[in-house]
Amino acid sequence: LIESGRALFAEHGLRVTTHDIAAHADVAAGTFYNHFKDKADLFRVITDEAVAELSRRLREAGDPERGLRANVRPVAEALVGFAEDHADFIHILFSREATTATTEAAVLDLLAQDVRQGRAASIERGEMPPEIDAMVLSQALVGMWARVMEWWAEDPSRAPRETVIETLTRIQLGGTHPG
Amino acid sequence: LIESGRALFAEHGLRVTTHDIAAHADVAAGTFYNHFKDKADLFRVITDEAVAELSRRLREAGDPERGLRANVRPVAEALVGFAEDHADFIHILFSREATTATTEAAVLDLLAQDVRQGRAASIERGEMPPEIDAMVLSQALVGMWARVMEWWAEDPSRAPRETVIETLTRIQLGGTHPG
Amino acid sequence: LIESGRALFAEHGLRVTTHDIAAHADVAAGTFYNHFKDKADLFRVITDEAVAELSRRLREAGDPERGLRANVRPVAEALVGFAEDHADFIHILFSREATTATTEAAVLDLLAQDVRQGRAASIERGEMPPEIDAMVLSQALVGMWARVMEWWAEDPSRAPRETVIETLTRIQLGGTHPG
Amino acid sequence: LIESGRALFAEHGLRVTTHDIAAHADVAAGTFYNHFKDKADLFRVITDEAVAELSRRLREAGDPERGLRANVRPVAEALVGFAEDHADFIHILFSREATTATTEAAVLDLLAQDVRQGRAASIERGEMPPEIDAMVLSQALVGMWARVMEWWAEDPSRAPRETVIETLTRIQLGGTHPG
DNA sequence: CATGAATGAGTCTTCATTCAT
DNA sequence: GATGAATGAAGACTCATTCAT
Repeated sequence: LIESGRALFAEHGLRVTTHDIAAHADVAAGTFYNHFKDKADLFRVITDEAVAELSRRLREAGDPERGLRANVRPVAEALVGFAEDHADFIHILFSREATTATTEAAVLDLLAQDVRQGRAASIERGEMPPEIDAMVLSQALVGMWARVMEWWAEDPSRAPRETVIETLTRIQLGGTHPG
Repeated sequence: LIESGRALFAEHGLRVTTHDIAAHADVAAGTFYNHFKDKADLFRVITDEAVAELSRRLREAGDPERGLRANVRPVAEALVGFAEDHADFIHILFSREATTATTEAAVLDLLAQDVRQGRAASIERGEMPPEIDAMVLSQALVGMWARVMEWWAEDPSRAPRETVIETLTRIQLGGTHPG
Repeated sequence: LIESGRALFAEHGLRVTTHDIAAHADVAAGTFYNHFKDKADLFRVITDEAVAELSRRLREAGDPERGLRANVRPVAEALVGFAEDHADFIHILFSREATTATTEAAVLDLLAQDVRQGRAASIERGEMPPEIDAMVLSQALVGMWARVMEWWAEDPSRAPRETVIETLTRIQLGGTHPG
Repeated sequence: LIESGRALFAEHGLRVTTHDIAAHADVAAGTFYNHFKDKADLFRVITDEAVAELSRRLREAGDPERGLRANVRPVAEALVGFAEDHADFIHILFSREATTATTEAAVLDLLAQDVRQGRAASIERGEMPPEIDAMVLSQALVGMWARVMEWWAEDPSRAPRETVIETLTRIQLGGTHPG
């Protein structure tokens, strides 16, 4: 129930007061602390849930059997699907609040796993030029995904679902300035 | 002088107290309000300065005469240079504090201008496939740039300067999963 | 059962929470109030028990038939024995928590009864000089006893049992600075 | 000014609210924290002051040149004088609040210094029988003094000044049950 | 009788902002 | 302009107590 106060975190970040969350859930201020040790505690619970859900979707989307490039579109579709179903989570996951250090790392690792895993194979097959650094690449990918998802989740009427997927896919396969 | 309290915003975001800023600048707490209406006021001043500086560098880096693709590397170099010289600014510009709405838009517009301007020409010349949406593209670009710059500015020893530039360039020209 | 939460009062005074006491007794928080009206109520119950026990021991130790001086050592022995068997009580009885006003008086009366009772006889027999005020004397005695007992009960290895008794006895019979 | 909120500590111990102290001193709640880091901070300041003052008086009262017994009455007079002038301090010094551990030790050491110092000489001269343990003795003395002072400071009309001094002196020189 | 979630008043502490000097 | 003490509205968290089950 109180977890529905996730809406508040999504909108205002960690700045929401415990009183507001409690009020929003129609319980007294003290009740909050019967369920969560801390404001940070609730935040962590919500965050963990979000990470788990996103993780699940990504796992389902990627198929190691397929080549790296073949996975690009399914992953993009998974991300857009996630943004559609859990707009709240998007804001929470990619916000940069003080305590998120751990989460941030978790999310990044999650998103970048596909990249890192694929890299070994790619280098072997000479698919990925060594000039592309794995660390920089994963930062770039996560930044790209996070921003687009946030932007789109904020107001999905900004672009058709398909356009977002298509653009993300093409960027990854051919670059932002394809030649 | 007080603006040197920019260091504090960079490190702690809007959470720094006016007292801390004043102390850091070796003036009394009240003096702050002789120069700035608000804490937000100072933040805006600093932010505007950062936007202006970044804007200047990007303008110098991009040459409309050259083709779009030819501008990719110079722009990447400009960004990395900016991150080198103004690590403070990076954190301030791309943090997502409540009041930054306006700034955020400004920064995005700034970074995306190159994309948008080029798009007209590109379409004309058939360089950019219409499946790539301009709005999604600019969000993706900004997200990518912002995250990589933040990540690198935090600790430049994470990757050699050249590697960052090279990777950013290649991603834009050929994608993250080049075929 | 819950009264075993006496250990908590002994260690932390009235600051222990009703929840802690209930938890320590392996019952639910609400159960506390099925047995006691108040936190103060439980405290009073425990306190009364302690007073009764101390009272019993002192009554057994003192023998009106003997002279006042002859009772000094038995009383000291009784006190030390009490401290040995009920270290918990010592802290509770002589702590100065807000609500203890009543208890405090009871304890003092208890300890001082021997003094007061004896005084009549003493004056008659000219044993006690009138310059020694009965009220001041009983305060002094209780203060002395209470502190020594608390100090010793906290860690009985601080001095051998016999030494405590002997010193207390000698002080009462001959003063702290005997001539 | 706020230190006049010493009266509150004396009456209610550490349980007084910072708001109450501030209100009592006719300042706003926040002002408290411009002068003291903590509630504990103020308590410590007051406590240190009290210890220093008591220490000063005891030093002036005792004269090492005189014999131990000759110092008993002057010390008693000093204590009573202190209780007269600083009734507030008495309650604070001898209360057993959680944080007072350090103070408690300081006070005890202070009061017991006379005992300990004298003991060496006494044993040498065979004045004090070895059956009287120095540790137990100092606890007893401090307990006696503290309680009598507290009791009398609470309401000095309970006994004439002279009676308190006389009784304390006689107890120390000849015991509570003189023979 | 037991339970334990809910309550909400109360407490400490912080901090943006003001203003008399 | 500079100062820095004062302000007081919040906010996080605690805990004695109640009450429906």
